[in-house]
Amino acid sequence: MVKHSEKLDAVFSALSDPTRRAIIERLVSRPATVGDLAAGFAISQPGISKHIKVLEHSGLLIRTISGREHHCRLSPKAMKSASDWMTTQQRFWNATLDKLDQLLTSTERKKRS
Amino acid sequence: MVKHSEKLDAVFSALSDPTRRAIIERLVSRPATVGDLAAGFAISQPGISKHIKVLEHSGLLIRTISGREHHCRLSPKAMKSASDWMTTQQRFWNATLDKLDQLLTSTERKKRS
DNA sequence: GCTATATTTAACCGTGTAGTTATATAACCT
DNA sequence: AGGTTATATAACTACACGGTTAAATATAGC
Repeated sequence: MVKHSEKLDAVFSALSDPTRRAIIERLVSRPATVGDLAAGFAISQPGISKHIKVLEHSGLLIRTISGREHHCRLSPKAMKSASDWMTTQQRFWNATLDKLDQLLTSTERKKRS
Repeated sequence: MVKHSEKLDAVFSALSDPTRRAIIERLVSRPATVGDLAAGFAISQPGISKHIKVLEHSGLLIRTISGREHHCRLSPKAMKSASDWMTTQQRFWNATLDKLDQLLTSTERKKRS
């Protein structure tokens, strides 16, 4: 069983490279083969191949092989797990901020009265 | 001027380590000093110090020095930039999914009729 | 000024990563 | 079978990372 935290490691780590984010941005509009993607970047084909493998391991990308072509498309689940973690943190963080804000506001009221 | 993409690199990269995510989760509820944080983890204090520096460089964490104590708290902006990028991708991605869904549904309708 | 405390910096180790070029594998076409 | 196309794998380099221990820096308190 793969732990949740390890999945998050892989997703955030995959997203930390600009080339991989660019690959995602390209795949968002339409699927593409490895070759299509390699043609769009200044990096060598084996380089792109490695990036795709990283994205695939993170769960962000799904590869479908038909003949000699490897078709790549995005998977929503992995991105959602990362985005959910962030949303949770932000929610708590905002709550803390709200409390701080209330504190400041009430202090301000006291000052004014 | 620091490019937007480089900031995203730093934020996602900072979030890709489980210890750093745990530090964030602790700071979400209340600020803490470097020592407070170090006491909560099995790694050495200099190790924590390095993690904090990474978080600070990413913009996720703000350090306030008073005397010999370094107080750490979270900053919302950096997290928001990363979360915004994800949301954008997900929105486009969902739009694509919807189109695909419509396509499948209409194909299904044709089949059934 | 001396000692204790909070934290950083330095030096090091092992491992991972992003890139390269060259080679291998597998599928398609004639 | 032979040649081309799509992709992966191997071997290598340079560098970054996460951890350690030891030493340096700076503040606090007697």
